[in-house]
Amino acid sequence: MERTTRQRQAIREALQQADRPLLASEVLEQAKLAVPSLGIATVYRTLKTLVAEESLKIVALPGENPRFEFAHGHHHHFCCQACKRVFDVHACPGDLSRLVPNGFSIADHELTLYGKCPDCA
Amino acid sequence: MERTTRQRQAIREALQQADRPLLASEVLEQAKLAVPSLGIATVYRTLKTLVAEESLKIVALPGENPRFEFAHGHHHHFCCQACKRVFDVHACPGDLSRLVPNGFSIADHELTLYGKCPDCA
DNA sequence: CTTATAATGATAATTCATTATCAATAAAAA
DNA sequence: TTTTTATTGATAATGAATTATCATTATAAG
Repeated sequence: MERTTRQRQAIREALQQADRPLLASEVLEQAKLAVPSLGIATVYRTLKTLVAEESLKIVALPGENPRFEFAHGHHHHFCCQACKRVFDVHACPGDLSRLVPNGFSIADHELTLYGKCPDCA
Repeated sequence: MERTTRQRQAIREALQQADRPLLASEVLEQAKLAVPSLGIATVYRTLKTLVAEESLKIVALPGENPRFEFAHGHHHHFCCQACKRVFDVHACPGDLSRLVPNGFSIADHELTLYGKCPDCA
């Protein structure tokens, strides 16, 4: 009912070694380095399973396809406007309740920073 | 080459009176109150024109269809987890350069707050 | 090793928002 | 009012990501 395959290992490792959220296409590209025959269907199947078991989180940036990363603590994202890669940002602006009018209660927030990454600066 | 129609007026007014970003479907729904025969094709056509002339801005929240609002100054958004409506937040956390490692430069940011709006609290 | 069957991969099918089509309608110039 | 043609609306078509299909392959139990 659940077998360990080279494909699944390659997909897991692609995500773990990236340490940034990856598009399905990026996962395919990376994992293909280990298993060249890998197909996109298997990538989607595996991502779906990992999301269902809550091992992966979906990072959905405005206007872009979903990215995937292994779940870890609260953090934000930096999107490089040049290379379009998305990096994790482990700092957080903290309490933002001061920003909203009375009557609104804040349960969570998402922050996306845009600019140039070190490689593209 | 450019005619004033009841449909376009209704679409503009729906967006102006909402004072929050609306989905294409919400624009249709609202504008239909003024012009019941209004079709979705006209909504998309008009939105496209208004975006092209930079009267409207697209608000793209993670994992959701684009919303539209008349362009105005830098601001953020609050998404009610209950009613799913999106509200404008006119305050801003300000400089966030302290959040990123050296080498990253921030040009812009987007912040989305999640919680309950006054109607749903 | 053999067997049962879960998993794979090529690709067809699906989904769904958005766009194109085109006959009918209506704005605004004459 | 009449005429010209931009606009509309019903709906067919499109596009792109994701999912289903199914014959083939390969894991791992026996």
